[in-house]
Amino acid sequence: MSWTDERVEQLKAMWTEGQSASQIAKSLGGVTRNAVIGKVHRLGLSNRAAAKPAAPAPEPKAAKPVIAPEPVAEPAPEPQPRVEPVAAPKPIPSPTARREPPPPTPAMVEDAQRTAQALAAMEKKAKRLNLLELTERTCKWPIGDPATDNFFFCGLACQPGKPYCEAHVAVAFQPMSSRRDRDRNRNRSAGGFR
DNA sequence: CCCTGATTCGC
DNA sequence: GCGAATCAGG
Repeated sequence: MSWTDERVEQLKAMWTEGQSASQIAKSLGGVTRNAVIGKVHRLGLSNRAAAKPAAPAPEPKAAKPVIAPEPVAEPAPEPQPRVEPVAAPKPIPSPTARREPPPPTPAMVEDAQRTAQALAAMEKKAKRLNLLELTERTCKWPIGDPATDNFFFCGLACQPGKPYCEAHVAVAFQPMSSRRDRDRNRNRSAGGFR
């Protein structure tokens, strides 16, 4: 494979998007991550921050004996994306409805909201890998609608032995013990099978 | 061990 | 120009 205009174009796009060299290599196909990195350097876009025309201040090396405090720019607080507070249980008297579903306890609602928020926040950090880019150690948590072109997988580093990253493992493998209303089922004991 | 980018240097 | 090998680091 050679660096056709198209391939170079994709390389530039993905690199400026923040994709890793190995991811780009996989996506392009026929090249290794080394090849990608080499090309990146030859193209002179090794510094991803170069996306901004703003000169990074040439730093007048002439005379600067004093190390100024240099107030670093704050990343900004960024308020968490508030998830719509779940509305109160709708008492919709559906004609076909037979029995009222188990009323969610306030604790359950809060819990759901928390995980929902956490999940929403994570979708931003996701590496957005497609199916072919997944490996045995990339988080396979799906994000988006599979029927859409806007579908991808989390792709962050897997938790050892797990199919998901740490955060997604947390929501995927919630211990049964957290369900504190288990002793309620004591009633129909034995039952089992026959 | 998995991964990342950076650099070198023979081709 | 290219990229494998290597280096340095997380």
